Amino acid sequence: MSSKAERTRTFILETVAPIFNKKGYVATSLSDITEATGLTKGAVYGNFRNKEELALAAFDYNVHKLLSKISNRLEATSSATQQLFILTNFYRFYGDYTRELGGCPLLNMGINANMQNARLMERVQQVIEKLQNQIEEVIKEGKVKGEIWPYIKADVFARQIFIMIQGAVFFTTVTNDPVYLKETMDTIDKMIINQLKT
Amino acid sequence: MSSKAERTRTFILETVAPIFNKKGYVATSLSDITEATGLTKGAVYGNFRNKEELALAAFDYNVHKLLSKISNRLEATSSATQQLFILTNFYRFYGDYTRELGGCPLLNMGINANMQNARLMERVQQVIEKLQNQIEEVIKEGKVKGEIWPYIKADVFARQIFIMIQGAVFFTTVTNDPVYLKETMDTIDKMIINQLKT
DNA sequence: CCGTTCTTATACCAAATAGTATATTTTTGA
DNA sequence: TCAAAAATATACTATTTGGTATAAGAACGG
Repeated sequence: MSSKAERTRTFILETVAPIFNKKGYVATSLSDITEATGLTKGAVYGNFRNKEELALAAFDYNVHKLLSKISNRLEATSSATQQLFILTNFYRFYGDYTRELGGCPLLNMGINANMQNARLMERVQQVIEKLQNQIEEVIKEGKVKGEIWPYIKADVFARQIFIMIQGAVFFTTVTNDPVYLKETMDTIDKMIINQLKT
Repeated sequence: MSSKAERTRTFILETVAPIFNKKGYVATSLSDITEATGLTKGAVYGNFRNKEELALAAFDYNVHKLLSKISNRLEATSSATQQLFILTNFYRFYGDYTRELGGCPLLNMGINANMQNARLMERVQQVIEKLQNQIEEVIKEGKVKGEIWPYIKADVFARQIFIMIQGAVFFTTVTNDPVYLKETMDTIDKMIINQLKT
């Protein structure tokens, strides 16, 4: 069994991660944290060195939770185009997945941590690079398998997909209108069929 | 000549607008404001009721400054497709235009003000809707003029362009890599030529 | 079951927060 | 130029901030 500290640590993280994600690093106060958890500063600082470490761990927690959901699904197939369709289907219901996290961690922290916390920003950049590379790899493998046209520039196409996704996430978040995500995933699906597929 | 108060008011705005844009509403403190302007709280509160009014005015100031740059250029032509090219060309150098503003006001405030300040958020939504409608109107006029295929859905296409632009702005901002904006504007230009133009 | 160790609560700190009342300076129009 | 009006500075709230030292409490291994 996990120790008491481990359990409260994850309890704090899952409680606090959405708050940091919604309000950002600076705007989240320690009283926000103690109120939400029902714990005192003693408990919080017994498990995390300071606010920054807590924010970093909370971001990691959110990202891990989100990515585990998509990576599970991707393993269901080895077809490159099918994996891309799984990706777009995932984002069709992105609101449902990110609601408990307090929104898209990449989008929120990417903007909030900018000019606020360098370490947090570094983490965001790492995750972005990782995800982009994963999409790129899927396309490259598809080319090897003969599923995808060989003259397609994998890096350019991966960036384009990622840009459209995040743009749609932004507008759906800000306007509270799901049409952006829905339409964009339809468009990306069409791009996969018309431009990518052999 | 403008009164002293008017002059300091705009001086405060132009000094403070980039700070609010970069750090967000909550994270921008009054000492940030007094330090940057070299003025005291007395001067600030003599010209603005409170921090919220100042933040709202600062956002408006940034948006107005940015939009005036693009709207000037758009008036140079009455061709719909040319106006769309002017738009993409504008965003090719978006970094240069937004540097003095502290980044893209829509992107930054859209995320920062979310869950932080309802009035600020409302303003962001209004600007987004306005810009989107403007793009839509350009496409519709292009259809009337016979420049653009009549079966194109103006609202869908306008949203798609706007999504790609903001997605590219996001990634260029977060990664400090201009490739996203450059590539995306190239892609949009191709879309205009291949999908939109008669 | 009991003492040691680990975990959490309490009480405190100095600094910073937004905002205000009042004093002082500066503009402005006659 | 000079007095009324407007604008800015000063000094001060009360509250909140992140963080810490220490005391009280709970968990755990023997």
